[in-house]
Amino acid sequence: MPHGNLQTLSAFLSKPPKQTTVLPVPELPEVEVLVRHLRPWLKNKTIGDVSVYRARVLSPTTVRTFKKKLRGASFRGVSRRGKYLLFEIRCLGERRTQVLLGHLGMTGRMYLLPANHPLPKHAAVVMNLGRNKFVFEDTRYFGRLTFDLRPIRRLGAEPFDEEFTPEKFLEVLKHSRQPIKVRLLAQSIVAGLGNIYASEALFHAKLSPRIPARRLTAAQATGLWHAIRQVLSEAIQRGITIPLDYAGLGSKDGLFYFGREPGVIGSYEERLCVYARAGQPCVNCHTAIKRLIQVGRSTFYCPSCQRGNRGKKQFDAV
DNA sequence: CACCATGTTCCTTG
DNA sequence: CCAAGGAACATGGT
Repeated sequence: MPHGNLQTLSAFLSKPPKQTTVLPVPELPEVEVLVRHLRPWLKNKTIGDVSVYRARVLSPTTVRTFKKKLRGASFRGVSRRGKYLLFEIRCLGERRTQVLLGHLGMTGRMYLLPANHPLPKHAAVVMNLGRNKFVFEDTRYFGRLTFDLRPIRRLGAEPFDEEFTPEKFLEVLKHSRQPIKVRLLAQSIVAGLGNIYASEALFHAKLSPRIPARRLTAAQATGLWHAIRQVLSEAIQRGITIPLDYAGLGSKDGLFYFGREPGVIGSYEERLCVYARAGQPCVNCHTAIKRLIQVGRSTFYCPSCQRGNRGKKQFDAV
């Protein structure tokens, strides 16, 4: 494909791509893997003292209510909805369980530490579980740990839900003229895609991120539906094969930290086809990957592989 | 020092 | 009323 190579070459000559490090911002797969790790560790554990270092992450729940509900409570289960973690809690002296909602924001981490281990700089909430403590750390404090469940009511379909069919997907896409990438990020059609997997899914579906959602054909919607599930399930599959590791200790003594991979296997960046690859050759056609800004967010795509509707307007004329 | 990145909510504008 | 766009949030990296 000489045409593609020429483009790649000129792209490199005009502006060498600056390599941005991909931060492990948690999206659905990362949350899913975290939930699977946490579940056995938290199950049936009883909470002792609770420390809140950053009240903002509980909002609108107050520190007072938060502590009152959690002290003496026990974990019954952990699950996920979109990028949210759902901790099923049984409060002291109560028969019914309650849901504590967690969200990692962009920099949130949840893990266990030995009771006497020093806390990280940005520990937001810590629950004492006896010999261990459950830590919610969040550098930017955009995350949440709250009893306010309203956010999950606004979420769109769960990508692996049986109810989420290509037909349903097409139907909801019809309601918007916003670019498809923007709709995927909004969580209201499909829950769990973030900036990375939204770009990746569109690449695998060979769709321009700029196509208005309602202009996707049934075939295109079905292709995207498959791509979304494929991209997410591959990431989950990969995540669960990574051994637990606590950053800084590198041991597997029951502590863990998710988001960092041991160097042995291909890195986080290496498995992504377009995300943060502006200027690099497309894995299919070797055309330089482009970056565009949509609603203030970066979108990465191959201008050659990812086009608009055939016979209609080209959204990415080369 | 100024600016960028990120996910979500809130506010404004059309 | 809704759709769409932009600011705000907090911090660290360039």
